[in-house]
Amino acid sequence: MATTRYIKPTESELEILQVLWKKGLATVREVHEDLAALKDAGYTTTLKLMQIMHEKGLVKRDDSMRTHVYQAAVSKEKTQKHLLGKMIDSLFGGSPTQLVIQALGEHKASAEELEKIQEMIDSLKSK
Amino acid sequence: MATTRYIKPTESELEILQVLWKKGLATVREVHEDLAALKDAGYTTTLKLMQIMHEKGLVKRDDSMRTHVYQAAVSKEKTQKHLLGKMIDSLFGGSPTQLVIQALGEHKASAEELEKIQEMIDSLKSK
DNA sequence: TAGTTCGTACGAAATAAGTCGTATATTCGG
DNA sequence: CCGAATATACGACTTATTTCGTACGAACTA
Repeated sequence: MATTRYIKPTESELEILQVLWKKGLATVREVHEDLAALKDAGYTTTLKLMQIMHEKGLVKRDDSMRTHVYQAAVSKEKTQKHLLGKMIDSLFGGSPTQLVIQALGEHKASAEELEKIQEMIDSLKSK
Repeated sequence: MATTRYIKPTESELEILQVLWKKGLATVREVHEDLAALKDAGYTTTLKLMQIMHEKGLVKRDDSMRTHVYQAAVSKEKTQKHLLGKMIDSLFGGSPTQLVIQALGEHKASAEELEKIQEMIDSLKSK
């Protein structure tokens, strides 16, 4: 079985993945327009990045039309899991709890959100 | 008041900061030995990195002796906060809650740790 | 004191990431 | 059909990061 090793997306690639995760399917133009809200890079820059992502296997594309249609080839959850794990190791001494506490302390969550987390904890405790 | 803008440490710089946060004070040699457990780079590589970090203001050093003594110039907490914020934005659509839920789901925490988080939530709720 | 070891400084090569110009092909509007 | 708009491909340039060789002085040792 071929072992597909994890490819860490770069900063810019992550921005593009965000858009693709949101849209599902998208053309370069669509991704680019979306990105324009954040940063201002030329169209061909976005195009190039997406081509490279394709080579790396980060995105899939349908190039049967003149205008290619892209979609993410890596799942949001897997990617979050990987990068989170990396951060926990490299910055929180391997303790997810420390990270959670920092996150809750520094970035305020709404009452409903706290409720969700509460439920999560309750369910973990009961195990 | 001089506004010192945040300097994002690179991957390698983070490894060095880890060591400095742990040791408090350390020479290049000491940092290098510690790092050797993780990766194998030459001594001068570590030296160079630490010199660059000094220029950037990421570390302070006492160079009154022949062998310079370094220490971190940025706090672990501030650094965690910044990088966490960045990750929340770039990977969790700006929702710290999503990050917390992922973190709790994927990386198991002990009962005591859950308790700590519980307290954190209670205190946030009461506000 | 001569040679080896250990320290900093620093230039420069090797990679990686991001940016964009330009070539060229396809499609669309009139 | 013709020109404008829109698409991909791709090479080249820039900047950031990492790596290391080499120079050279200080300190230690036989």
